[in-house]
Amino acid sequence: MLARSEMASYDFREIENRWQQTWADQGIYRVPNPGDPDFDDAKPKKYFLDMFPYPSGAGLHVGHPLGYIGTDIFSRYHRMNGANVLHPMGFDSFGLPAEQYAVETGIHPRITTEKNIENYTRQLQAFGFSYDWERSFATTDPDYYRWTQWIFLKLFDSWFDTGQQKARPMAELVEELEDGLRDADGVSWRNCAKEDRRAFIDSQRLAYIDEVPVNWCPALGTVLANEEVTAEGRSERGNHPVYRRPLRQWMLRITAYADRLIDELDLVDWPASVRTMQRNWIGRSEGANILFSISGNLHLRVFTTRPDTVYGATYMVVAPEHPILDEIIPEVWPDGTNPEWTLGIDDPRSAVGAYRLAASRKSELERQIEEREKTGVFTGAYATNPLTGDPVPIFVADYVLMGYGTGAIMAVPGQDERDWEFAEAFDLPIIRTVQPPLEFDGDAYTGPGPAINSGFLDGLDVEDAKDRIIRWLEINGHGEGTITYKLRDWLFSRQRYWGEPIPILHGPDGELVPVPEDDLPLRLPDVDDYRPNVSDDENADPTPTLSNADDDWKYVEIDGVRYERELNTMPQWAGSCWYYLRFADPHNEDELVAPEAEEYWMGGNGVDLYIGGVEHAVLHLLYVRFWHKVLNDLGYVSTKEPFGRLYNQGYILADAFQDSRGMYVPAEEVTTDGDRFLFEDDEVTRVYGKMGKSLKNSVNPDDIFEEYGVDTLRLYEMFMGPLDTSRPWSTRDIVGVYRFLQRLWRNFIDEDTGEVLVSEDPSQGDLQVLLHRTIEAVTNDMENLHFNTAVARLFEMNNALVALDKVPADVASVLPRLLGPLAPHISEELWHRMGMAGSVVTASWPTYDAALTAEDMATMIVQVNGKVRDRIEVPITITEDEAVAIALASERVLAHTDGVEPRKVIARLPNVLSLVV
RNA sequence: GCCGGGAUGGCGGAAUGGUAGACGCGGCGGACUCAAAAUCCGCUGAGUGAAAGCUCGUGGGGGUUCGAGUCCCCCUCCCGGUACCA
Repeated sequence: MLARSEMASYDFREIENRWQQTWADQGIYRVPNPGDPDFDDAKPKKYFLDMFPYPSGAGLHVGHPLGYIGTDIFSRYHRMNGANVLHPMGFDSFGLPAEQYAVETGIHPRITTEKNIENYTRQLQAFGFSYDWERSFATTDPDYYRWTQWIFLKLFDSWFDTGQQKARPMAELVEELEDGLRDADGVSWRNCAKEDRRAFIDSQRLAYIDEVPVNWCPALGTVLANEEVTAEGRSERGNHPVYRRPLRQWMLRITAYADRLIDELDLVDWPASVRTMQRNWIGRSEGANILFSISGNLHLRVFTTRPDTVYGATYMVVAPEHPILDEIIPEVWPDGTNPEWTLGIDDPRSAVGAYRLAASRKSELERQIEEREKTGVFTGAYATNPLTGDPVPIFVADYVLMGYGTGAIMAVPGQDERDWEFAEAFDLPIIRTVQPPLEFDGDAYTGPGPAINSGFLDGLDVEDAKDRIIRWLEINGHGEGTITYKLRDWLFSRQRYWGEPIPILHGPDGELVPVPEDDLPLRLPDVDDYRPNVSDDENADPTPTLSNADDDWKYVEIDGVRYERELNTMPQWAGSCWYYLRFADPHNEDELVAPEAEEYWMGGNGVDLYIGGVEHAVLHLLYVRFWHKVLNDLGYVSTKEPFGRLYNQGYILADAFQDSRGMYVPAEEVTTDGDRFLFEDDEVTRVYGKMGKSLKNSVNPDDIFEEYGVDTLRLYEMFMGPLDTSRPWSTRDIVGVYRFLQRLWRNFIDEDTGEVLVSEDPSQGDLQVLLHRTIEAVTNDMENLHFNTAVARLFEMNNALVALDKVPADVASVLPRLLGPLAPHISEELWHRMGMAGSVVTASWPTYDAALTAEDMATMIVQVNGKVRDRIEVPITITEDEAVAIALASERVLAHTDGVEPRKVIARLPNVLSLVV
């Protein structure tokens, strides 16, 4: 019996540990930058990036690295094909969990974060990923967030030139104002007072302060971006109630880029679903603003996508929050007011007041539950339809939202279902202005058709009518064509601790002064208390955690003037908005990225492949694109889009179990007893979902490494199915790939003696053909990220070796290289045991001989009347006449043709011969 | 409701309009073994038949085609996104 160390069986643990150590010692994954001594600019560049993780305390489970394994394989494949591959990893480490932990324990988030990063790094390194760890960083590193703050200052110091559709430095705007090329909202610069000039400039910045209705979450003690609030009106993180209220906050002018964010999606190779989601989120609609006059000099401005239907506007609706309400409500109900319009209240002011109060109390959730039954109240005021001259009553109703368009609509029940419902409920007139088809029997008609009841528009189809009416509105001063967006500006300040401090000083007169670039990074101050000012009271004022900092930090004196620091921090999205740029030049102390490094690594299409979860389809990817475009406009990056190709990996799903109260129980402690599942002797029900902490169904990769090894886990996760689909985890199935690696090992190594079983002779015949076909197939699969089928091909190749005494020389040289990207450790070990030069990591990717992949014989299927009746081996050069002769001689074919001459012959030789009789 | 994406053996999945079910798991049978594990070999969509074979079969219904999992139309269900966006 041999001692363990001398045994020649597949000792994955020893092999994997040894090679990981060796690769690290050699720095084999280090990639030089342009200008470095060992940089080779003859090689093509590739930049493959994973969405970097938030390092949570729970560590990785086997679902997290699915995409990471994919990019690692792709990176290794391209490296073997001679590319300079930038393949980095870092950590998105600002965020709430570390801060909440600090609130509970008093431990500084930095300490928690560092510990978690250490654990994540250990786990990621255990996967054998080929990251260049020298480029790694965390968004919480002051050397990194220094540049996050720097970008913020650029946003602060820029404005959007709508003519040129790009951001420009503020100095250029001031220059144009001074030269009289522009004016400030209609006032010439020379005539502006100092304060007005400052206010104007501040109003033009891409980063600006505004009092806006925000999503205020008292339970988190902070405001949230629209994107962070769920459809149910709760916080995406923690599921707490969120309230709308006006607050002064930092905003980023992402709406200026709305059109470019839509149009430039054409430049990228992204999944159609993600591009659609972004377009929908931006929500561009073309239409018109129309002015309806109200008695006095008042006007009500509405936005509509259907200006062609204005003749059918029989009433109007404003949102409950609409400011015009205070000006238009009369003292008493007009004569003849329909009693159903008044809520039974004696005067309009009280009625509207009551409705507004009720609407403001209604949570988003309640609005959902009420199934959109139309409610509202008459304001007592009338406007005049500019086309018909008819008076139209103005209502308040919560089906019109203040946050979209102008917060007011002209209601055209004939062509709008919501308006139809409201009109029916309030007994309002309905006029069709588009002729529905004869067979139409619905209510509101929204389809195409000729205009009717519409004066000079009659007979025109919808598009022509829109054009005509917009022209009329513009000529007569009743409105204009316009475009609105669902996208709002990005609410950028948070009242939390664990984020980048916003580097702005507030002067005594409200002036905003940027912290000088040389003073960056503006470090987070220490505080005694990390608790946000959390409250159940939705009206409580937000108190930034940084207000707990010492006065030394909070106040700055410059030239005898006392400034107060901005106490808000940036949202977690900030750090991930530009990290891909920093990886190109992570240690640069003078610039966020050197132009040579940026142009080389981001050249062409930016990041060549960006893999991550589809949950970032809107939030992260929209914000990144916005920042990137600003940096591009200002000349700091060379491409319009950051990510040329995006790919969404699927998720790993797993069984989860709920007890009788619906609580999840740890899946790994659930036992089965025939048909039932038991947890601590109680029956639990099986459900199914995304692997993770919330379902308590995580599988720890450390456990899999222990039992089967890294290569097995990597291979298994790829073999389960296509990278972009979700798949159920099945620990039982892992053994299949494990057996493959064992079999591979035994094909190459004699388990008793350790002898390398490789022949000096190359393969011949069928085996040689198989080898070259395998190279061809695996190469294609690698290019297309079809790693599941690549693994299957390697299984087949390996199975063909089992019966041989020795592996033919050419197969032995090729197989570890084909497997190398997928299972690098065993491949490297076999490579070295065979005495091959260098490392399989840097070996060249094998090529195939096309002459060998094409066979000289083929299996021809013979169909009679569309059904396969025989399969005949034929030379690939067979002619149609020969094929028909051979087919008609076949007994199996004869049995179905009854000897009749075929009426028709379709030949796709040498594979198909289809006979019709 | 609207917009995406799906549905293939017991399970995960594979199939440029051309042999449906590659590869793996599981299952069944065999070899080896005192035995077990491991390993190796064979079988494994359903029905029918002694067999050759025949029939059916890719969610359901129709269509195009010599030929459809694949293309077209309608429907069902599942997953994701979104939702009074004027």
